[in-house]
Amino acid sequence: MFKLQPQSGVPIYRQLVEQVRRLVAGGQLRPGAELPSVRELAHQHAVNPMTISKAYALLEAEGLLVRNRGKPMTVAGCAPGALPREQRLAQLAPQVKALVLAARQLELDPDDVGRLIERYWETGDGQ
Amino acid sequence: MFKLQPQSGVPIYRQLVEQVRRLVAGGQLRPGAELPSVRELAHQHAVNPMTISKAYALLEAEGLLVRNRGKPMTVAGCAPGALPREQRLAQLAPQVKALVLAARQLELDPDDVGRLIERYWETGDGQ
Amino acid sequence: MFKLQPQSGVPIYRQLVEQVRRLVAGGQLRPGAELPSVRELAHQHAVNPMTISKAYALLEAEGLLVRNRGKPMTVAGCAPGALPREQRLAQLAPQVKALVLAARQLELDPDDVGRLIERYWETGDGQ
Amino acid sequence: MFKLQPQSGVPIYRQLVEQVRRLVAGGQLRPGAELPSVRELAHQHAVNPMTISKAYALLEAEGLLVRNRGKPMTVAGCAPGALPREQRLAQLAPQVKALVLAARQLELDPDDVGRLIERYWETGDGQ
DNA sequence: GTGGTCTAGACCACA
DNA sequence: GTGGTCTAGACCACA
Repeated sequence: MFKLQPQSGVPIYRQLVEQVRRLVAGGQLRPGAELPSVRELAHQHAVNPMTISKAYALLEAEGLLVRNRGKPMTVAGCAPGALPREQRLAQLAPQVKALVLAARQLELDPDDVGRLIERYWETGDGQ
Repeated sequence: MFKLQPQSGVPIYRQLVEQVRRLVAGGQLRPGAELPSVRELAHQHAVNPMTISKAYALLEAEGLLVRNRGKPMTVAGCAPGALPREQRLAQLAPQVKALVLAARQLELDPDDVGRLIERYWETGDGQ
Repeated sequence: MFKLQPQSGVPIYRQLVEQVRRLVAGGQLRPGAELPSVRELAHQHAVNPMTISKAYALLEAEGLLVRNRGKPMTVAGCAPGALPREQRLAQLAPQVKALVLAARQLELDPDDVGRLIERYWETGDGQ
Repeated sequence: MFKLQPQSGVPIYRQLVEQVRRLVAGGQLRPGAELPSVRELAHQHAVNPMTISKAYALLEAEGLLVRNRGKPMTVAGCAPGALPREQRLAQLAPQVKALVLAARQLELDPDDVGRLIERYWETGDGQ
C-alpha cells in the first residue's frame, strides 16, 4: 500500500504522510477505512515504529485520521472523500514542477519524459 | 540558474548538488564553465553561505568541480561532457517513479500527468 | 519559566504545550519572543530532548511558534497577543471544574479552597 | 458518582482511583459501602471493563476496597473513615498548586480564580 | 492485540 | 550554537 524510500532525502514520516493524504484524496482510502498498525508498517518497511507513529500523529492532528483506543486507526468519518480531479491535479503540481525543472536541466524534452512515465506506469511497481 | 525549495523536505545542499550534476550532464554547464560564487548564491537564495559551500565541497570531492584560488569554481576539465540521452534519462528515473507513484495514489492517469507536464514546461518557470 | 511534573499523570510534552499557550495568552510571551532551546529545557528539567522537541513541534503545527533554522524558536509574529480576560478565564475552566469536583468529593467548601489558593499564590513557587 | 474525562491526559483508571480515595476521605463512601459493579461503571462511562477493573484492583491492593465473592465490592471495614480536614486539604494541594501555576501564567489574579470556583461550585455539575 | 510516552544516543542540516 | 530525524528498546494505557 505504501512505498517508502529511505534514500530519497525526504524524511520517511513525511513520505508516509503525503501518501496517506493522496490515497484519501484519490478515494483508495475511504472514510472509516482501517490503516495498517504501526507495528505492522514498521516491520514491513524495516523502519522504527516511532517513525510511523509520528506520521500517524500528524495525520490525526490534521483531522484526516482518528485514533481508536486499542484498535487500529481509521480514516476520519468527516474526512473529505475522494476529491474532484482538479484538486488532485493541484496536489501533484509541486512534484511535476520539480520534474520539469530536472528534465530541462538534463536537456530532455516533454516527449522523453512522457515515454518514461508510460514505461513506469505499466510496470506499476513504481518505486 | 538554480531553483531551491527550502520547504520540499529535501536538504538544500542536496538540491544544489543534484542540479549541478544535471546541468553538467545536460551540457548547459561545460567543462571550464564558471559557477556563481558561494556568497552570490547564498545571497540570491537567502541561505547561509555554509550550505552552498557544503554542496560545492561535495561536488569537488566528486571530481565534478574544481576550486581555483581566488577565482570562481569551474566545472572540471576532465568532467564528462554532456552525457548520451540514455544516461540522462536514467538520471531522471527516480523522480519519474516517485511521480508515477503519486499520480496513481491520486487516481490520475498518464494523460493527466502529461498535460500537467506540458503546462509547466511552457511557462518554464520550473518550480 | 516552566514547571514540569513528571508524576502528575499528564504527559510532560503536554504540560509544556499548555504552559506555552498560557504564557502567550497571558502576554508573558509576546510575538517574537525567543523560547529556551530544546537542549536547555531538557537539561533544566532532566528530561529527554525529544520530549521537549515534540511539544515545540506541536506548537509550531498549531501556529503559535515558528522555527528559525539554526536559531531559537520564537513566538509567531501572527500569534494572538495577550487575550482578553474573558478568554483567559475560559482557558482555566477545565482545571477549575476538576478542582471543584475534587473538593466536593473531599467534603471541603469553597472557603477552604480559597484559602489554599491564597496560600500557594503567595509563595509563588506553585509546583 | 464518578466523573471521568478521557480527554484530560490523565489515565482513566487513575482518575477513578483518585475519586474513590477522595470519596472515602470525605466520608461520602463509608466503610462497608457498596461500589458500582465493574460492568455498570464501564457501561455508564463507555469504557472497557478492564480499565475499571484495574482501578478497583489497585484500590484493593491499597486496602481501601475489599472484594466480596459474587457481591459488589465494598469499602474496607478497616478503611480509615472520613479524614480530618487538614489531611483532606493536603490531598487537594497538588491540584491547587497546578491551578495557581496556570492562573499566574494566564496573568489572572486570585479573585478571578475565586469567582470561577464559586461559579462552578453552584452549578455543581463538577466537570 | 492496539497506539502512546519516554529514554539514551547517533547523526544530519543549517546559522 | 540551533532544531530534526531516526533507532532500539522499555514500559504504559486501553480493547
